[in-house]
Amino acid sequence: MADPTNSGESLLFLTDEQVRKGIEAMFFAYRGFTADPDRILEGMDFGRAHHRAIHFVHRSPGTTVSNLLAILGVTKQSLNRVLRSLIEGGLVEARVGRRDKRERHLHLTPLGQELERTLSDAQRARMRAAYRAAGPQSVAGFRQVLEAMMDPEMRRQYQSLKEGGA
Amino acid sequence: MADPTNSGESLLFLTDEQVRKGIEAMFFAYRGFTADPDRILEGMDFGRAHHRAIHFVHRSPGTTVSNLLAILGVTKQSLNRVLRSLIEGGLVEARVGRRDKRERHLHLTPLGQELERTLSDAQRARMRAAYRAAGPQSVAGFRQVLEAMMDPEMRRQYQSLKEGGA
DNA sequence: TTGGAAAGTCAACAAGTCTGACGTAACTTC
DNA sequence: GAAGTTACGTCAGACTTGTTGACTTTCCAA
Repeated sequence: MADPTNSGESLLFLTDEQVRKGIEAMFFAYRGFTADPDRILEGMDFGRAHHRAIHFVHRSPGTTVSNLLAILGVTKQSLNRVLRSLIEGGLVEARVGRRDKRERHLHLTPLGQELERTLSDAQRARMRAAYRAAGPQSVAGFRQVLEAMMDPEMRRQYQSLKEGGA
Repeated sequence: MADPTNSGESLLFLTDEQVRKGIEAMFFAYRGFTADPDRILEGMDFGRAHHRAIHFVHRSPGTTVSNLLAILGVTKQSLNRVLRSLIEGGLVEARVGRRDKRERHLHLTPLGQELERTLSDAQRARMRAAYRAAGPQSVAGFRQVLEAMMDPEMRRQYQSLKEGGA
């Protein structure tokens, strides 16, 4: 049998146990991934759902509610509650569309931008530290595996954000 | 400015935007990661929490409730409800400890093993496909970044499982 | 032997998600 | 301009998962 710690050697020798370790790595890493923003948000009236909304509104200013719905993959009832509290809290502004008045275009207020900054600084710091610890070669592999793991529909969403942000 | 798509070149040139893409990759990939088991579980009386419990009981047969608690990072009351329904459903067996009668040692029943197999087959298939698509070099990088992203405590948990499973 | 700590259980509550149904305004098509 | 569709909001009810608080049983050590 191949050395299980040597998982990069050959795909033909990827045992179930090795794949399982990848699964567990995802589980534990995701906990770390969300830990810092969760800590920051707790105490405020907001949670992880609010963080996600803030993130993608920041990422795509002026995006509509439906578009956000597609990205986040939740129901509109669920998103609506989140959005409402963000608007009431003065973090997000919803502007009625000029071309299509049914649409609401979402923007972060200065206050919202400040919170976004705080949250993403924390999350980026961890991600950056992980990149640094793992080394430059690992970063590309990391992204490639994650991308291959997405559902096609999500990959589309991800990639369209990708280009927009560069 | 460096080419943003060339993220492996030098850590010094990792822009906030590039790190942000890594964050979004985690978000979308985790959705894919949990999609298959969620789909399988839906309709049964179980959810993602049950999947996690089943996974780690399979991984460490005979583990105690407290140990599972530490791995899953939830309160014992929360885990207890999950465990109770798994036991009532005949998927998990809790044996009173021989040395310490306060402890419950957890095992999967044949039925539990069957479900575990179904769930992890689906999840492994996706992970394996992602590995294959990304290539052997990527796999090592993937694992290294994830590992570096964990909280130290979780990394300990992860690593002790790692050795045990080899 | 007694008192504290640890392991686990029961009960009640909160957060976040979902489905389903309905309402309204605005756009589109005929 | 009437009819149908789209975008968004809201109410109601349920489920999953998480929480805190109070409790029992068991172990261990002073």
